[in-house]
Amino acid sequence: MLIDENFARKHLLKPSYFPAPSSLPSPPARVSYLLNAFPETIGMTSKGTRQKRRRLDKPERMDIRTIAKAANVSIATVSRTINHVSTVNPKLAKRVWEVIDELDYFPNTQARALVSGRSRLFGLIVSEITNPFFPELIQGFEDIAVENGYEILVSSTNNDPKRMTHCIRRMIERKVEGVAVMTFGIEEPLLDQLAKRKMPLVFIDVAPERPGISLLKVDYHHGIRQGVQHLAALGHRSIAFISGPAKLHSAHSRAMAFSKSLKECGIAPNPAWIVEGDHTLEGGIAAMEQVLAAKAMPTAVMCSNDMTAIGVLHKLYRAGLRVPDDLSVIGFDDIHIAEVTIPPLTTIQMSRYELARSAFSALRAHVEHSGDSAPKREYNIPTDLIVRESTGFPRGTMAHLGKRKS
Amino acid sequence: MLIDENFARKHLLKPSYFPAPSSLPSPPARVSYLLNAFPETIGMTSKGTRQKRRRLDKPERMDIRTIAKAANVSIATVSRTINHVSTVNPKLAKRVWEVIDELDYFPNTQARALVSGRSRLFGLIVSEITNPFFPELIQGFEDIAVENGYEILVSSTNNDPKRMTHCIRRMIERKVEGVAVMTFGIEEPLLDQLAKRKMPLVFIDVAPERPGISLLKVDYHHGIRQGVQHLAALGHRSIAFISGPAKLHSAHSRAMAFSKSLKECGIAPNPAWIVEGDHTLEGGIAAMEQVLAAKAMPTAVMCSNDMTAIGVLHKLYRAGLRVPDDLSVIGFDDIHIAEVTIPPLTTIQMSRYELARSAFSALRAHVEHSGDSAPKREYNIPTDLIVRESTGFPRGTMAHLGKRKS
DNA sequence: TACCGGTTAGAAAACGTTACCCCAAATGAC
DNA sequence: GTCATTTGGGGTAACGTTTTCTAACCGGTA
Repeated sequence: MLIDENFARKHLLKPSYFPAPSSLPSPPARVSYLLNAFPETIGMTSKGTRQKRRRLDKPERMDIRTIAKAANVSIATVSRTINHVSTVNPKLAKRVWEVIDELDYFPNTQARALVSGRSRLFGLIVSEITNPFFPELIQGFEDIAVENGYEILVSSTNNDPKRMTHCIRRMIERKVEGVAVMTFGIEEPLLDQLAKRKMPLVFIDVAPERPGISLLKVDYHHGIRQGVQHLAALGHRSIAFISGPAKLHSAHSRAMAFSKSLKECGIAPNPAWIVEGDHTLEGGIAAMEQVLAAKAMPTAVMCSNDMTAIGVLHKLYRAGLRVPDDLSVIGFDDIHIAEVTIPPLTTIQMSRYELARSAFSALRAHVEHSGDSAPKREYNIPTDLIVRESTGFPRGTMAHLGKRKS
Repeated sequence: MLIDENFARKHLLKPSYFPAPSSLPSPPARVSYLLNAFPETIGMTSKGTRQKRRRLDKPERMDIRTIAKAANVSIATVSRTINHVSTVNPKLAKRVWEVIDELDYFPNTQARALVSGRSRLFGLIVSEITNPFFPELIQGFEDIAVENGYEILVSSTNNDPKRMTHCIRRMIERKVEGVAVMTFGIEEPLLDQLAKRKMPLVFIDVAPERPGISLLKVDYHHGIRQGVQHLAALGHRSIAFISGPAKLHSAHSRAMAFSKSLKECGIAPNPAWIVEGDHTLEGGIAAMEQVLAAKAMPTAVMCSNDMTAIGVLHKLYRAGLRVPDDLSVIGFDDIHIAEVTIPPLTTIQMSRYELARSAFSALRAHVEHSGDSAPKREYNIPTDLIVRESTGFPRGTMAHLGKRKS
């Protein structure tokens, strides 16, 4: 005879909630009263005697239990097989794998992560996914992650604080093990949410000095100095700079590196030639308009990124000016498309691959290495000038005339 | 005297699981023997008598229980509050929310998904993330998803079957509720994995006719005909076409639409002017080289996508030919950067927004509407010609001369 | 034969939620 | 005042895994 479920619950289960002495099967009403009287004892409950709620067996259920049954082993063995634990008998393992392949079983990542506490997931936050620089970075990061058994979760902020909040929330909710923040600028308060949870983090350019936080230090100065020297060598003395948005730290760094390099080459900066852009095509066009409106025209323009430079190229085309004959242009990033602009863009390369690799290494070091000596905090990212055809001798110089065929 | 928990479990709890009549407290060894002798009864085993493993209370644990304790309610109430179940007392809810904000609690998505069976996650598979068309699409899809309380998981295949396998696997493991396959071409066998699991799917251009599968039908013909008519109206009769990779269905559709439009305009196609590209910059350059090498030169080139067209523009620049004076060029997609190519690219627009919106609608309809009448299977995506400056009168025609200033 | 490690595999707790099943208190009807 | 009805909220099974604990088994030795 099966035990009546209600009966069991009332008479066997509930009493055990109790610190009371004997009388296991006390009457339900009484029990309830007492429970109310001592609500703080609720936590001491034992497993109930209630009949287990029946697993509803949809026919399409496809879990580790199905495999276990089919292979005639326990679920523990299946789990061990999947995770390549060495103690399982090769014969059994083979049988299990066969069943897995046969039934096209894929383990449920959520359950795995839940119990193991490891999501094997890294977050990647970028500013705008529509700037080609970032997809190239994402691709690199993902490739490396996948190679190493991790997955990535990408979010873009569009430099919008509200979206940033959403991104962070998403990362925490999905329990990523670390986040690479590639927005070229941090939002302190939001970052606190992550830091508070001791989440390993990687930043570019600037980061709070805290354990678990690494920094990718881009050597802007090296590449930008090369660029300025290249222009100076060609004879340019009037060089404009179109920066990124002022609030972005990396944009600031690039602008500083430019000023410093200018000084190193003994060129006096002209404030009218330092214009703020926003790292977009439109920003580049607008900024170039500003430069053209200035009293004196520069002979070369350096841009804080390639999208800006492409905007500049476009504006110059519209203005009927020729590159590099009338004006030289240098970009920054070396996105793929820079190779085929008209003319092909001289630019400063910052390796997406290096960036991705370093970011991943940093995160992994924090996650897997955490007991030992503190992992490396800083990674250096080099930059280098790539000379193409958007730079040339300035108009009207001897060199210029010497080069021109006509 | 407190009841010994173990005692209660052994003597009260265990028996009730057993259909066996008497002999409740049998010695463990004996039980094990029996289990081994009759492996098929394993499923019927009872709860263990073992002492509960103590929840290790790391100080930083931060779950629904912490909130419940702090707000002095049960975890059930916290859960209900978070999910905005209407039956919870507003006063309690307020208290709970305050605690949640206070402690910066974020629910664990994995646990939620595991128990509720709903991940609120849609997959998005694209071919190459480095083709600007796709980031724009991703952005649109993500925006719409987030607005509607979903998240997205993006994977790119690079048209590599191995990566495709990985993508599919990832989608299944992460338990997405539907997948938008925006690769412009499907890999039947892999798709089977998804279809077998009754996963809602959306494809572009072509899809198996099955319940749960929707189709985004792009009206290639409309836009491409506009393009051909535009060229024909300008006086072009020699029009080349650079297609995408032959194996891509969408590329084939575009090529077909081109041939058909040509015929409609009464223009005879020249096989030497139909060249296969691969939807990349490099492919565009190579294909244009082929066209230039042909005996007869066309006066216009139509491309299967904008990246190809940008490659063509570059090749023509290299060859010293001017656009549109020597040759007109038309692209397809209308990616953002097409506005600022030199010259700005005449192209055929296919709305990323429309694509993203339809894909999302389709998936959601399948997921949320599943009992009712079958959701819409097909969605139409319009295309439209955007005339910019890469098209003009063919060289040497009256019209051409009439237009030229010199 | 009995005892003792060393492997191997099974049983079940645990992960952090949701959803279901209850009970108790409040409410309404007579 | 009693009884039926509603309702808010507490307890806990279940989700699909991993991991720990324990027992069975197998040789080898005394």
